[in-house]
Amino acid sequence: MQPFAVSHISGRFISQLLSRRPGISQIKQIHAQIIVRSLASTRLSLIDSLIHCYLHSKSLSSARILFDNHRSSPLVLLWNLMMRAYSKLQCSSEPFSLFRRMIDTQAKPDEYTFTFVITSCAHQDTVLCGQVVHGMAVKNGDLLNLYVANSLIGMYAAFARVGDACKVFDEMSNTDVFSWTSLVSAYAKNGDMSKAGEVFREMPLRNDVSWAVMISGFVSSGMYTEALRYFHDMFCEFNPNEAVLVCALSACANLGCLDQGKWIHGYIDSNRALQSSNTMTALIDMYAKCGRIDCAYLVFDKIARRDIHNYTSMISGLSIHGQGEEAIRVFQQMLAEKLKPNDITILGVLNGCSHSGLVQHGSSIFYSMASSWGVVPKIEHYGCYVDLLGRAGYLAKAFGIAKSMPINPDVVVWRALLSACRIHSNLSFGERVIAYLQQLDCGGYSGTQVLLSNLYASLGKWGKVSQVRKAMGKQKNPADIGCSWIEVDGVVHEFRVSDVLHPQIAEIREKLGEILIRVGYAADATRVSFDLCGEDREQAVAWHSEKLAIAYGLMNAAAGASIRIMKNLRTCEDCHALLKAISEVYDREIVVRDRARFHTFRRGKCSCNDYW
DNA sequence: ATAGGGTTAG
Repeated sequence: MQPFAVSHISGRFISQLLSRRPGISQIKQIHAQIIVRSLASTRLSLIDSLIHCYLHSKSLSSARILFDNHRSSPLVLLWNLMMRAYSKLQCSSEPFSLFRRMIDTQAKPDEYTFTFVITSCAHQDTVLCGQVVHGMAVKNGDLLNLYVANSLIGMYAAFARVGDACKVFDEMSNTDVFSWTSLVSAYAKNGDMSKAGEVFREMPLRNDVSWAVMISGFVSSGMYTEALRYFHDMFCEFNPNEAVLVCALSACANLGCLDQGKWIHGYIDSNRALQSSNTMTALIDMYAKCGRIDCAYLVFDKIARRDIHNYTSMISGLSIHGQGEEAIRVFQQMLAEKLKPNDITILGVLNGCSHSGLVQHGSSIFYSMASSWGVVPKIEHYGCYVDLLGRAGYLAKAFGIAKSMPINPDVVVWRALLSACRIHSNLSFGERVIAYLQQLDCGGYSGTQVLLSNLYASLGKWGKVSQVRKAMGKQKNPADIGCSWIEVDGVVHEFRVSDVLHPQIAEIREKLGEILIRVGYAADATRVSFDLCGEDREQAVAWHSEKLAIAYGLMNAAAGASIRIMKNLRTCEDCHALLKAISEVYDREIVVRDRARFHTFRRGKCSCNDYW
């Protein structure tokens, strides 16, 4: 850094220096000179230039001080620059406050003002600010501006307000790829992927972001096979960018689609520009969830400078593989590198402790997380800790935490506790918990009933289950309808409940019948498939989709294909028993992935690296 | 100037 020759510094000279957008230390020197030589009073625009420079070098607070002490009312440009800087911070409400101040000082906002303030309204908690600004933009006639209208669609999309987004879109005289993409995003955020797809196909022009919106929409709606189909189709038009690859990897992780994931890994390896912290994090997660913690480690080890996300992904991966000690080791390595864990990192390591029975470690992390790393335990952490204590058999202690925690425990906490009762076959403790819940619940909250019914179901008390179910009455959530995935020679097949669409469905059903009989499951086959009605039937058919997948896999395995079964085994002791039996009768090793854990069935036994 | 991303107990 060169110090300036101090002898002949004029306002004009300084103005020229500032227009070159110098670095922060030079700005500070120039600022000092302006003060020392009282140049601000002679040339007011120097202060404007200074603010501009401070914002350019991301020194928001310095810019803000100058801005707030502005003697005359600032130019619209300056208001806009301040709002733009704050709107880049994502969750700041400053742009809206500035906007209000601007209106109060009689300054007239222009189309840039509206664009920035509307964009920042998209990150607020409610749509209210956005609606106010929308109204003012209408009054000012600024809606005719493409950028303003587009940012409005984006803002309504962020709140999943499809109707409002459409209304703005329909009233536009001309639209561009931003308007269309934001509209697609509104449908995607609203969970309506079929409408999103319709609009997507109607688009006169698409770009990589339009594809990204579709693919990420599918992923967040749990439609992973569709996400991968779009990912595949995208290659005809565009090369995938970082965001698309991260989404596709997430789809692979959720499907357990190892071969696709490996292919994407190869693609990333061949292109330096795609090798980022985000793609590495997604790769680690994909490999871990596809059962290849070894490959996850290889990716992790190759990263030159690991950040908190890389570590978090690795730690969570080790945890779902039941490697709690190793998760703690990596966690401590991370601390040694002076990286501060976030709430998800801690959740990952607590989960590792929970599934490896590391009660001491887990407790000390849980009790010191706030003081050591400033992460205040959220309900998720309490859920995890109750799970940890419960699995280790400390039912009373876990119950005590649930009763005394500062946040109202949610259904997850109670489920963890009741699941612990189930693991330790302690029905009476479970009923004590349920009694406590029923006494809390004056309004007839049916969540308790669901828990109770699940507890009975998991202990095989079917008579009690239907008793509780009848008392509950009708209620269903169509989003929860199960589907199962199985990978056969690298291709993932999806089975929905009571599937009739699969081209080989008759053959598959026949095979299923054969398996069920062969493993001595005939009685259950009737119960599951045909005899139930209402909710029981729903749950039963959901299991049935898994069984179809299992049957399909076995059909192909007989022909020499490699198979992997990926499905949630949560409440499905039924499937567990079936897989155990198959592994014994057919003498075959079967690997199954639960949402968060791997189970290997071999010779009639299940090992899931789990502690209980 | 405006649109897009992963890591979470059961």
